[in-house]
Amino acid sequence: MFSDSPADMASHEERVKSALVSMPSYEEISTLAARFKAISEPSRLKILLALSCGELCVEHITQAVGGNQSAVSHQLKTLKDNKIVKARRNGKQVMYSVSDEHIMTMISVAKEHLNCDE
Amino acid sequence: MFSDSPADMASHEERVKSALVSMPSYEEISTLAARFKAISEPSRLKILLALSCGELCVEHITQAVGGNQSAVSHQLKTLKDNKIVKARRNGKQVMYSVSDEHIMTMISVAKEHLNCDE
DNA sequence: ATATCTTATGAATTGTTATTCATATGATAA
DNA sequence: TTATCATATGAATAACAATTCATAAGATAT
Repeated sequence: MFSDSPADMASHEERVKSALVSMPSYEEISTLAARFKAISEPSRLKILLALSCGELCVEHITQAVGGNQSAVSHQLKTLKDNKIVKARRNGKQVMYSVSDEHIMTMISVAKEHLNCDE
Repeated sequence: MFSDSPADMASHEERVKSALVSMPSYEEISTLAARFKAISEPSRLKILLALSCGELCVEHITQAVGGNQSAVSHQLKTLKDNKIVKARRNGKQVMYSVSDEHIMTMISVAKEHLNCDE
């Protein structure tokens, strides 16, 4: 007999209940997931990493990540729609930057997590 | 004339350079992206949110997120392969839990980011 | 050993998403 | 206005990933 005692099983049920009551709404989960998805493609993550060094225009982002203008523009749109980056126009150019400190924190925490293993 | 001065353009070039030199390797970017991808599907994110309340066995996870056992098992594999969750066997059951504090931090920062807008 | 409970996996189908190409839009300068 | 530079977008194809179903494997009890 190696499994949990009846008392432990009861606490498991409690945890199922607390997981159920504290579960965010369908909408919140969808939005969160979409935002993680936005930074889950290497091409877009690379853009985000480039922008974590400072504001850049589309052409410079394209240089920094390597690729073509159209692809980068599509990728930036995804990042912007998901509030990962923000944009401001400056003459003919559009300058992109990381949306806020939360995103910066996520990047650095993710990098730390990377160092923990391997 | 509304665009940046020549001096500003020079600093832009500097930022391209610093983005290029500080850019993580292809492998690091791939790993990071894969980890974000693991938590970027609503079904898997939901599992992670459930586990953020405490360790659960597969059956209870299945109850907490709604779905079928096979799907949940596949989803758990993806999460585990990407070090988002960890597993330990307890008799017939396998108990899953959030891999470490980095992941917990990421979840809470992402939730905060959600509160900032909308 | 056999039965039962719990979890994991392979293969196929279905559904999604990324990238490309061509072109459109926005901004400035001449 | 027209030309040019910078960025964005629509549509299509091509690459990828999620879910399902059937079944296998691991663990314990009888």
